[in-house]
Amino acid sequence: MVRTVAPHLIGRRIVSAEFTSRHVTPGDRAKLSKRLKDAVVQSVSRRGKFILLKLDSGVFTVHLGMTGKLLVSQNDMKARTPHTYGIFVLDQGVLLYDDPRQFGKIEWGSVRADRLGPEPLEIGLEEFVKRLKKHKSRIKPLLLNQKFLAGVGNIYADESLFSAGIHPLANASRLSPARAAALHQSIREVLAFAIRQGGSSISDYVDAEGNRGYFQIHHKVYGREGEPCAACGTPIRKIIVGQRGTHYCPRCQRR
DNA sequence: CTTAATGTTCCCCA
DNA sequence: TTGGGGAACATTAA
Repeated sequence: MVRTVAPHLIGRRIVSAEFTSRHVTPGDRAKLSKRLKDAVVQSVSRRGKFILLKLDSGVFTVHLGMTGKLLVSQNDMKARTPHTYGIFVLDQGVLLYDDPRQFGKIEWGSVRADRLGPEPLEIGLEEFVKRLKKHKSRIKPLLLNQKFLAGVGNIYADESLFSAGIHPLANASRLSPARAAALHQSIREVLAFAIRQGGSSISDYVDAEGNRGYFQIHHKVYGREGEPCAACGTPIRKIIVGQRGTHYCPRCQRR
């Protein structure tokens, strides 16, 4: 999302910004609009799942939640939907925030550093193993814990565990050095490949230009309950772990 | 009508 | 203090 939205925003001046959801923009929405008005976008970056938009006057963050989308459009109000809860009119074009479930957030200020763990594509093996040892929890919920690693979500946790051959209920602190190393590598590979594929468009995810991703075609376990495992043919199993759907191959990922 | 969905936070309990 | 379980948030699609 950052990669596709950035070129449309950098150097742009926000002519006006309007917000219409008390869930997406909690607090004083008029105040947020006022802060953004006339600001110039200097950079668009990412920390974990938070999108950071740096302005000449400060920074604000966007989290897409489950169904949030940032969409750029030339022809301003035409791209609006019943679930457009943020409209940024720019000196060139508009940026829309669309989010049916309204689980996303748009807030003034940066992300508190102590809320997020290391970036999964930056952390080294040693540090990764050290952090694994500190947690007694099961590996699947730990991967979703943003303080452990910032940015891994449900699809990528399941796909990484399959790739590493690790059962989702395995005890994080008791993974063998070889398994821990395999997981470290699998997370890197899965994320890097998924990014190259433009993400997973399961239902309606699209990037800022409206393009779908293609990683869902390559899902080995996520959303494939009952289908034969690509590696061994055993039907993929789905269980609930920490209230999240968890997909794995009972043969390739032994307990 | 019921269930589950790309996420996070909060509360209760052990 | 940590971790598990559950609920909540709001909407849509199967």
